[in-house]
Amino acid sequence: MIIRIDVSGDIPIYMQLRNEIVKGIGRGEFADGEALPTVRQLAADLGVNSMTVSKAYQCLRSEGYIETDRRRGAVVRLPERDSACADPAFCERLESGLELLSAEAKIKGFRKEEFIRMCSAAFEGGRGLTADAG
Amino acid sequence: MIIRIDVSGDIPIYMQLRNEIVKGIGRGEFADGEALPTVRQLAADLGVNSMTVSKAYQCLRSEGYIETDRRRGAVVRLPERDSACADPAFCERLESGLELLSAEAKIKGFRKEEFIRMCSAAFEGGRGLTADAG
Amino acid sequence: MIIRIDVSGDIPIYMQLRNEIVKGIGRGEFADGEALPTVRQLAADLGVNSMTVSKAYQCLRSEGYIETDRRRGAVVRLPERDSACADPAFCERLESGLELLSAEAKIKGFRKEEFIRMCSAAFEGGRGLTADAG
Amino acid sequence: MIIRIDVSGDIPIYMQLRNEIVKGIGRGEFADGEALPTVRQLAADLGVNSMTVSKAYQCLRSEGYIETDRRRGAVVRLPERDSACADPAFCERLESGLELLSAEAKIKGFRKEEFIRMCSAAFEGGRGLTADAG
DNA sequence: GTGGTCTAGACCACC
DNA sequence: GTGGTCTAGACCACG
Repeated sequence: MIIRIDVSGDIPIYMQLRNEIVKGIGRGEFADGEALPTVRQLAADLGVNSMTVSKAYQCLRSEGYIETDRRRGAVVRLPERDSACADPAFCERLESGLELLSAEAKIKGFRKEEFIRMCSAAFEGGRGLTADAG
Repeated sequence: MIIRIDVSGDIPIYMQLRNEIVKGIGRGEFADGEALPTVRQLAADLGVNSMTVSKAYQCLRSEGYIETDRRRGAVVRLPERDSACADPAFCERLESGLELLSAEAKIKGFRKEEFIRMCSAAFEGGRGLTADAG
Repeated sequence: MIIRIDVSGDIPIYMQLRNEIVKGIGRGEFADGEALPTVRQLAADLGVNSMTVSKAYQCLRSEGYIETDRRRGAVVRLPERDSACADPAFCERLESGLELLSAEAKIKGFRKEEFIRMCSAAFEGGRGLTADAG
Repeated sequence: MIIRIDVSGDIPIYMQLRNEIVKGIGRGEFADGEALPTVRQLAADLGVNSMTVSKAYQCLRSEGYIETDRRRGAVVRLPERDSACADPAFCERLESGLELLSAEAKIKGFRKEEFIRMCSAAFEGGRGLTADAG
């Protein structure tokens, strides 16, 4: 998985990292139980401080995307995939995010079909979630 | 238009304000040329510092959502609605945003139809963009 | 509120800090909405790095004990006090903690009355939770 | 005795092990003088490194919960059960632990009776300490 | 080897 | 003024 970071942007590096890893998981590039690069490794690869990577991992852990197995480092942990809106807080966040993006798109001149096509493409990107690497 | 601000929370107040106004425009609550509340009016209503509101307006202006009319203050300025991806930088940002949201949704267990339904609902919210009130 | 830190102990400083503040809230030394000392202030008082204090505050925030109002810094935020075991994860943690402490006490020779007296004293310490300082 | 270990999570494995064994002793599942499983036996059962189990046993020994019998390995050694607060360091630790748990419970909305009921249940768990199996 | 903690000091965004 | 971010580098506990 290739991660590109924009050091000069306004989004904190650790958050960009968190976002990219979430996208990677969503794209199916990590199976359930698969290990992420070590903190030091990733920090060296990206040329950032290891505390920055560590913070991204802690963030992912607190959100339930990964666990840090004391033996193996950070591993992806996909939740049980039950009904969609089990987490109302997430649903609200999702709705709000989609409303903002769609408003911007609408104002820029997007038609509904174009917007939905992009949504569809985003959701279908990657090879789907894969289970069982643990 | 009612705006709710969360003073705790990660998103800066001025950005929340900017976001809510963009959503409002997207929902069609402002016609092209319609005036926004004055900075100090809005600041008083929300109980925030007027510099914060000012910054939000500055941000909207630099993004082309509003213009500053000497007499009437800040007015909404909808762009000509040309082809969708005229602005490649915006397209990239939109794609990235959708990819992140869809990844989170996928991991949470959303199926494609559910996600697309939410996208569709978000886009259709409000009464559509209205032109020419100036 | 006086906080004493054991720099040489095995509990991380930020966690000791978090614990002491939770105890302080439990003792009723902070009303709902009351501001905590600033990060820098507390760091200076305790002679520790401000990132350490910051980490303690972030921990408290992620657990819902405080919020960080962008204007006023960190403020105590007491949750609605509804039914006791609303949070099953917490209940489990509490049970486990009590089982461990009671086992140690039993082995040390405590009788039930002695143990319960200490539990009672611990719960009643301070002047109770106080609301409304917002 | 069944021991469950959480390899992710903040508490080191050897400490979880130590805690579970202390709980087991408190519940009366080990008579005075009864032998614990061998280090490598327990390590194999739990799927952890035997050094980890060894460290847990070392910890228990230094705290006086077990002794190392040359023939039989680690055996439980209950102290004479004298007056409660013979060990002031332990009393302080116990008080501090109870204060923390009770503060968390109070903030979560527990009433005193509920909390005391849980304390009582924790203390009474198991079949009491049994002496003299050695 | 791993992640976690801590420091000292810097810079920045926000309000 | 506030908290948040980041760095470089150190040390430690865990397994």
